[in-house]
Amino acid sequence: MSSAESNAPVRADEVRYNPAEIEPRWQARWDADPALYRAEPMTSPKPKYYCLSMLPYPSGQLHIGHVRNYSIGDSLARYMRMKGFNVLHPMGWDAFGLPAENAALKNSTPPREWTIKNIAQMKVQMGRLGLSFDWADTEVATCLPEYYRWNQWFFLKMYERGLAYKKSAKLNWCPKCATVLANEQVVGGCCWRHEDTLVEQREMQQWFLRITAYAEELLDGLDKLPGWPEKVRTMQRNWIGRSDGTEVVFAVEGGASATVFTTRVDTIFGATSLQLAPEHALVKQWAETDAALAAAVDEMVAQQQAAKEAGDIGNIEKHGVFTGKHAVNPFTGQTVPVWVANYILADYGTGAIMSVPAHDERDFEFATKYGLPIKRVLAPASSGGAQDESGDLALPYTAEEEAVLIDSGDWSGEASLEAQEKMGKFAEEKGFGKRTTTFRLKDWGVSRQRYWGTPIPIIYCEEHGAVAVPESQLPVLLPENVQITQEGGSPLGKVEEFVNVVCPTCGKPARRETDTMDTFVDSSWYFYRYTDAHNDAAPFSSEKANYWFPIDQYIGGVEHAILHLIYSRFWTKVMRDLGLIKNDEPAERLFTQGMVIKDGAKMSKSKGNVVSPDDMIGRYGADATRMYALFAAPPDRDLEWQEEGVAGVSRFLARVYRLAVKFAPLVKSVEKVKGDEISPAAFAGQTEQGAKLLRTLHQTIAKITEDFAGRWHFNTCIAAIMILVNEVAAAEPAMEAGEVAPVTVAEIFHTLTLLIAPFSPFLAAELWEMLGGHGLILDAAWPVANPELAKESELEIPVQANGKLVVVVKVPADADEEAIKAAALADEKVQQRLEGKQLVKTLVIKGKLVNLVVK
RNA sequence: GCGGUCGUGGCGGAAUUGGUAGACGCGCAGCGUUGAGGUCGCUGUGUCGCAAGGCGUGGAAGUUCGAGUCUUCUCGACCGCACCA
Repeated sequence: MSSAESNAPVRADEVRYNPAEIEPRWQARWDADPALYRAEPMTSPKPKYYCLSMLPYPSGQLHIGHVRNYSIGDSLARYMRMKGFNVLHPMGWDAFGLPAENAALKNSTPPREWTIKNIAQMKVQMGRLGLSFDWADTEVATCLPEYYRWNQWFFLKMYERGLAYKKSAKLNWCPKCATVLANEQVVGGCCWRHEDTLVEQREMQQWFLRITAYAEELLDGLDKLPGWPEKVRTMQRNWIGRSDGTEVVFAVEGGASATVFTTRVDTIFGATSLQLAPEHALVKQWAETDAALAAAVDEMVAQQQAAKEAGDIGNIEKHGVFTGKHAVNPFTGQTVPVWVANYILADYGTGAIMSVPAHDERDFEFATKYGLPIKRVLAPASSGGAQDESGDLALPYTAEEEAVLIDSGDWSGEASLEAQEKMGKFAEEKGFGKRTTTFRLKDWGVSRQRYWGTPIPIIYCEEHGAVAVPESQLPVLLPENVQITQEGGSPLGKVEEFVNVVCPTCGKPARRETDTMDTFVDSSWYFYRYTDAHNDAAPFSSEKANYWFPIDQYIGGVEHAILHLIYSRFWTKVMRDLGLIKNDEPAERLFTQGMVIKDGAKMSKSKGNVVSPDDMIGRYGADATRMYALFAAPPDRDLEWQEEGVAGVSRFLARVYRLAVKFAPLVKSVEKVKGDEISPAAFAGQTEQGAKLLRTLHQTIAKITEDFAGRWHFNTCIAAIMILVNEVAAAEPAMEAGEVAPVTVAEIFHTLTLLIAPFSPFLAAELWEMLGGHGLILDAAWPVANPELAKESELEIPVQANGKLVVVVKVPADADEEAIKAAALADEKVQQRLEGKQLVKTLVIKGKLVNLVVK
């Protein structure tokens, strides 16, 4: 096919679209210019646009989900650039993490070497896809000291401010990872990386980041993110799990007290017992001298554990045991028994509740099982709050909006919601309680007992305890040549020269922290580093970050809705409070693309339904692969990968190529065009065919431009381009015969090339040059739809009878209602339909349709 | 259980505000081109029917001149959360 480039006359039927020849040729030209995709400096008069796709883990192989993600992002970046924006389109590598260690175990390659090699491979794949990333200025690999030293720096800043702290806690432990997991990394009781591996609980000393300090702001901020999918916002809301209620202190016999948390303090007169979590401090204390209680408690802890591991804690059979103790309800002065129950969670609220069987489902179930009294203290407002309500009201009665207190002393007759407020205040005044807010969100445990991560910059001194590594000593370098094992305990602990240091405070021998940071630390702020990736004096320049932030569009998988996206928001708020940035939120708009599935299932090696991007590119080219990824479904939905579909897109591109080759000489002969705007006057006096082509062309421009503005239904954009090309192909004989003005032919091919440029950059570049376009198509201006040229001269008006279609009539575009009505009634079929019937009403929707109401 | 998303041809999917349901592509069928092949071209393709004409957006009802679209109920699929007090 290389002879197609020669000067010999080319017979149209000999020209073949050959992406295997076109794409590498253009890639080589693009690779030769590292500044090609560089953003302009902050002084640029253009408005900025930060287009960000989530960075991949360098597994060594791009998968088809990446192709989809980056096809969306790259099309957007190219489009925005053509629209005249100063576009930042960076890429990097989330390069720390366990797979590198596993690979090291398997084929004794050091994690660093393995990772660097994978990065190189994936970069080649991205290059083949023609992705317009600004590698030279932005590329970040989180496993390099130039990056992770700033993780350490941030950690120290947080430590200074009390946002990083160490405590002993029960933590999620994945036996396969041989490390601790954050709550966010436990999925259905299993490890997020090992879906079949149950997470165990271990008591350990761990570093935590105080994300709960921002719980309220993280929650409230969600309302200010209209550009984020509702689904993600809902998931985050649930995850943060705010719950407003009241803490009430019950005095317990023996001089102790137990604080309960309740959202329904209005039902406190119905509390017939106190229920403590098995791990509650009081229970532990009592168990020391009560062997029977201790045994019962141990059993309950085991049950909770087992249920949690089975991912079935919601359905655990409720068990409890009476402690023999009693407590005093401060509202009633009455004494209630104190129980321990396995359905009370130690780590939520205060680990203690008041049990109100009449108005809580769980309490009801429990009280019924153990024969505890059930006392009603609420009635539906409709019953007037009568004290002697007939009693046939089904219990538990949990409504609060319609409910009125009964049998509740001075509070009887109050509406539930008001009572909650007033009783909370009352408790506060009397000093036995207060209104509080509880969050489900827990602090973020960031210690990992792994090698391939950021060393935590802390030194333990016998005299001074945990001492921060001085900033001047950063980075704490991750040592090379470390023996990786899958046994428990940090691999770094075995590296003497790493562990043994001197205390920065007193200079005496001390030990380094041997845990590394969760890799989600790396990805919590990487997009800031992109703006100033080579800065060795600071994580980034505030000036640059403030220019580029917030991210205008963030694109990635919905699987990060909780983990990465909540940590990133947290990190942004911390950085703002450190004075580094001004924005409160990292990204203005978030787009979560759907999964790519094959044969109805998620791709996985075990199912053998994995599609290889290299294979697709090799067979159909990068343009066809990318375009198919956008064409097969709207980007937010799951996409079923069908190879025949890629072939279809490839056929389409081949048709475009063949037509362009054929008409290139004609297009080039039109001196005026070459990417300049042509005045609409130049198109006056068209043949009907020419006018029709121009009309479709400008309708297509309008459609795609509109879609890029927010709807993002690229599947219909590409469909629209196909319609246009089908029409051009149908007009081929007419164009050959000179029945379409050359200026129109030129306009069509130039514009068509611009329209496909965001989606299939290789072919667009090839055609742009072939057609004599000025400069790089990358920098060409996006076409502007001309409404005059897009306007239909004739409208097709459906005529309905009682809402059912009878016929479609053609009317001039400017026909008024009367004219449309007349045309409809004049139609033969309509007349037939009306025969013998009475026309009750005629509805004419201008430019849309006619509906005849007939009896 | 709670929250969310979604049910349209043989398949992926169109129909943005209620206004011609099935665009575009795949697949399939027929014809053509080619020495042959198909990542080629053309034509057809919701369904019943020879046709005229019916019927059709998971199901039922409602609002409306008109409903895939709005409302209520219901069935199903997928995703997230789940003794959260």
